[in-house]
Amino acid sequence: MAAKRHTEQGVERKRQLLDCAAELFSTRGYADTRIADICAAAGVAKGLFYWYFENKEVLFAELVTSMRHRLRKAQADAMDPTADALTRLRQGTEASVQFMARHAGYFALLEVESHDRPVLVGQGADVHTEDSTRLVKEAMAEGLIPDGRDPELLALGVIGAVAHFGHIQRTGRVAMDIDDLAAFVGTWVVGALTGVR
Amino acid sequence: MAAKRHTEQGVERKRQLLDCAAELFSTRGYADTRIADICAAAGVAKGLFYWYFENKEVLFAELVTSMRHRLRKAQADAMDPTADALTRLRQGTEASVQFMARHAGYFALLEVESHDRPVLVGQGADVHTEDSTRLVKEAMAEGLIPDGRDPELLALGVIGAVAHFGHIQRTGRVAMDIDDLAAFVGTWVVGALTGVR
Amino acid sequence: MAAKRHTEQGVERKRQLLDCAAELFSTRGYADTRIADICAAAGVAKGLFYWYFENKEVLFAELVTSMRHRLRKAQADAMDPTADALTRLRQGTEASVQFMARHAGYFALLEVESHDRPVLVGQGADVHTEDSTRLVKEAMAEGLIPDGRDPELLALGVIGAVAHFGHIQRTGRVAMDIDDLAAFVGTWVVGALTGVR
Amino acid sequence: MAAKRHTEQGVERKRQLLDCAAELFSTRGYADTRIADICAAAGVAKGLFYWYFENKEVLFAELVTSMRHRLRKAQADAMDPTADALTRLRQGTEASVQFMARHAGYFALLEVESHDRPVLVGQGADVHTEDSTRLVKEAMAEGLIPDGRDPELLALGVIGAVAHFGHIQRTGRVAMDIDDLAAFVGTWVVGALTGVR
DNA sequence: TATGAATGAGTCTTCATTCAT
DNA sequence: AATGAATGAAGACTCATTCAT
Repeated sequence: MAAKRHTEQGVERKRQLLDCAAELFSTRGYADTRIADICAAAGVAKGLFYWYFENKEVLFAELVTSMRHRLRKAQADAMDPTADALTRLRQGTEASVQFMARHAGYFALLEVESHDRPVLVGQGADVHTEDSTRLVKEAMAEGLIPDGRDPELLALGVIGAVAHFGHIQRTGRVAMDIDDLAAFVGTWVVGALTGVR
Repeated sequence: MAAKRHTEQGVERKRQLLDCAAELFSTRGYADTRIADICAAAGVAKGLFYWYFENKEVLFAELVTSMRHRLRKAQADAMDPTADALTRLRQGTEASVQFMARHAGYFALLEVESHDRPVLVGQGADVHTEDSTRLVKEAMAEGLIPDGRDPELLALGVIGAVAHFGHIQRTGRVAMDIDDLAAFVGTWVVGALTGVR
Repeated sequence: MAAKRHTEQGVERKRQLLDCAAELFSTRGYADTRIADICAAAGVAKGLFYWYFENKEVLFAELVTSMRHRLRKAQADAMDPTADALTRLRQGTEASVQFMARHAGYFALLEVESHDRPVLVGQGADVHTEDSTRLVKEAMAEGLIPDGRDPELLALGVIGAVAHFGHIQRTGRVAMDIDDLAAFVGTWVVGALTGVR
Repeated sequence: MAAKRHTEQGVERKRQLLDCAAELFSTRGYADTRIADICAAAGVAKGLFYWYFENKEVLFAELVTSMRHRLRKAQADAMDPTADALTRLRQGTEASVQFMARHAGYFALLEVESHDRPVLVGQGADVHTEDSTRLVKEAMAEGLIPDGRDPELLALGVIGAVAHFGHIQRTGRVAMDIDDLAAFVGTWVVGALTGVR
């Protein structure tokens, strides 16, 4: 637990391992990525891995955590604090899609293994859900989203849509400019939130 | 390659292994399910597994395929052939959510492995995409969905939404009657498809 | 042990298994030939194997024995009883080479696994050695082969040469008419037996 | 592919495994030697085997190759460069018999597997054949071996004789001083090469 | 820090053999 | 006679993790 002190070079080496791991995890999945692979990719001996990480799981956790922080930051930065809630939802959504596209490797991670590691992956996700739920409620209060549906469920829908389209983009199943896709998803989400027939 | 000839008893035993595997896979994931576990669950010797399947992967493939067929059937059955395309999309969506709830185990499975085994899981998914894309196009032609967006991308969005809410339901993050959820998803999807602001 | 009574069809079936086994053994070796392979080649179910043979080893033994009998017969037939011993040695040698060429598959068997199954393979070989040793002694007595060398060792040399050239022929390392090869080996052996410098 | 870097200790350990394997292979045969046995004999854990070898087959190949080099060296050392070709053939033959006696274990090995793994065992053998063929041709040119027979076939005969008598010696079927046996084989081979009647 | 060596529990897979029908 | 099903002991191979240097 006690965060190790690393020299400058050590920090660099650790980052290197993290990056290689992210790349490999997102390419072949957690289970199919061996520690030996990670080390080989980083060009270091297998034993060194354990100098920087307690074990595989811990490395994975670090990866997930760091990515989540960055995503949240990206979302916050994209939202115009003076805009209405629905607009901010759309802005956050678009920012997320772009962020996911930009960090494709990192993001695949979230999808990967979310089943096997529910606590780890789930716990941070709650923060997201709360963020979004708050915005949905606000938008409802402002009358921008019709009442009657569960705000949390709607928020989950938003998050899911972002993740899904991010996945599609990542796996290359759609050849579309990233800005266009972001706009598309924004529209999709807003439509889903508002369009009750 | 040459499909083995199985007696009635053999077919039964195979089904049994398939079922046990599905149960275990969905409970603890593909990687954490040992062939020995599957056999133990079925109450047969380890070696017998290989009488019916080349290996774990092949068993998994059979599982995926069979499930896909059933889902498609459920969707088709739920659609009123005389209704308009958008309605049919909504019906198919609702039926899918319900089907997924009913076969939660099977679907958790798909989800878990969709990353590690993209080819396997993805290949048959195209059929679904095509089905939906066709309906979206029809609905566009009928003027029920505004023009201008890529029908296939919209179809992928529908499928994603179904999968995502199915996942939410499965993981118990929402305490809602399944019929209500299905209706919710139907509405969500229709909103997303039609509500362009 | 008690030889089973087989119907006419049964005898045929057994022969069939024997033949397939011989072919497979000589192609891929004893260890790499599975009972399942033999049955598949014969087009029967695996279980049937044990109706005809106690086990793999017994089948192998039957094969070896039958082949040895036939070889001995071929040698005897080739020898002119009125000829001198050296001539008969040459005749036997030539007949052996031809026999081995004709029954390539069977013969590979002898080489195969002679290490793992020394008793089985060795015991019959002694008969051969005795046959040949007798002839060598006779030839020595007749003054056709110089004295001074161990007759049994010479006999073993003859047998070895036959086996070796048979092997070469079988493995296709020499493109030569079989009669020519037989003559070559006959000459080779006679030279080795007589030519002391 | 990329040959692993080994420390001095590592090289030593590898050699140790190689030696243990050779011993076991020649005692009980390739198929009946388990990797676990090899490791047990070397007093190391099972897993370590795979640090040094990809698998059993590769270890075997290394064994074969190294042995072949040594044999060739022994032959070359035994030949008097000023002697005529036939003499050199005889010298090489005698050296081979002695070498094989000295490394009986290694050679039993070769023999056992020459059938199951013809490619592996056979491929390097060509070098030997070429060596001998060259000498035979030379001897023919010098008029020491009568013309008319295929030099390569004769060379193969020489090699076969050496192998065969080596085998006999190894299996203890002849109680003879090794020097005497070597001389015997030398004579046998020279007789076979020269004595055309 | 860094390396290469070493461990060993865990899994898959094979296959001769037996069984029920 | 014949089949397909079933068994289970082996054995190969993997890989996270630890160790000595």
